[in-house]
Amino acid sequence: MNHTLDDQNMAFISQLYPDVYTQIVPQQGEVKPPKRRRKKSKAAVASGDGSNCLFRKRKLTDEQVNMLEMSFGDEHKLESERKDKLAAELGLDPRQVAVWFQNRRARWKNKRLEEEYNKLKNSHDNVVVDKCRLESEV
DNA sequence: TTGTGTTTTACGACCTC
DNA sequence: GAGGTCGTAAAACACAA
Repeated sequence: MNHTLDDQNMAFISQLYPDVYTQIVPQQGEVKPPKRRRKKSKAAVASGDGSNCLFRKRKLTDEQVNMLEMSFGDEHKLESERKDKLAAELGLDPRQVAVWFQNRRARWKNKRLEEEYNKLKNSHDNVVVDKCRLESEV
């Protein structure tokens, strides 16, 4: 079993982020959630085998998301040093931080495209209205 | 409840530098 | 090779019926 965090890190996180710690460390009698989710392999899909369903997705805490948002606000790109630092601060796997930034950039891009689309649509609508007005004048 | 749509986390494939 | 985008799977969540 390869855990993301060793005991020393756990102790550190438990001090800094009690909420995070309680989320990471399973309660008594609770099944310890897996480090990373499954994605059915093509072979598993083909065979219909669900036995490799070892991973379960876990939502990040509000605090973790806030910190990530602040960091994203500073800089959209993520150098490895910054990634490792953030991961250590938040008690996350650096891979999770990288994935979060990837997804965040994708959402940011979608939002920006939507805004551009709305701008273009508005100016197009205005042109159409103008055209109609001019035609009626003529 | 539960069926359904949306959001969030995670990954594989491919690309760029 | 590390880190990017893109497309998508699947868990988590919201909420009407």
